[in-house]
Amino acid sequence: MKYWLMKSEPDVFSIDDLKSKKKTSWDGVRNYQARNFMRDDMKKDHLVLYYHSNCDVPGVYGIGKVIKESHPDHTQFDPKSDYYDPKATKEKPRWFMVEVGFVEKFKTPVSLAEIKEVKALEDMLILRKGNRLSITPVENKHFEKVTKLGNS
DNA sequence: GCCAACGTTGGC
DNA sequence: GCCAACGTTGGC
Repeated sequence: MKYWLMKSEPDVFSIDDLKSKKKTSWDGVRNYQARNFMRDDMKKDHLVLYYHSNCDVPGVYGIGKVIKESHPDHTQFDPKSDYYDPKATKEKPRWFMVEVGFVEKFKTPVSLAEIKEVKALEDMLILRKGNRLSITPVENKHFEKVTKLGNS
């Protein structure tokens, strides 16, 4: 079992959106490192810390799960999409996505400020200086700690 | 292959 | 709105 952290802006797609729609295609990722994680490493049933960025209280708001593994991101072929990539072809797609399902919303969100205070979480990748990656792997112990905090 | 210019992310 | 820290682009 592997664990991940995925960022989303609540204005765009929040944990409540995920809860009501049950699942979502993680399209629009246009960063090669994040793409590689989705394309190569994220497998069915891997659990995901659902992180909200660019908002009043950034932090982990719940848990998701990979329900469909890597497949081409359709928005790259759509000239009307913000994520259109003229260099991508159906034969040679450049961007991939996974599908993420809803698992739970935390009773108490685990804010970034709190993550910074908790000793056991001090080496989470999210805390690395200048980390802007929208998808990062999460260690087992970190996942457990965050979910414990979120449900307490 | 280098690197300056530019665009984006995301916390504050 | 500011700005640090990236990643990408494109001329050379």
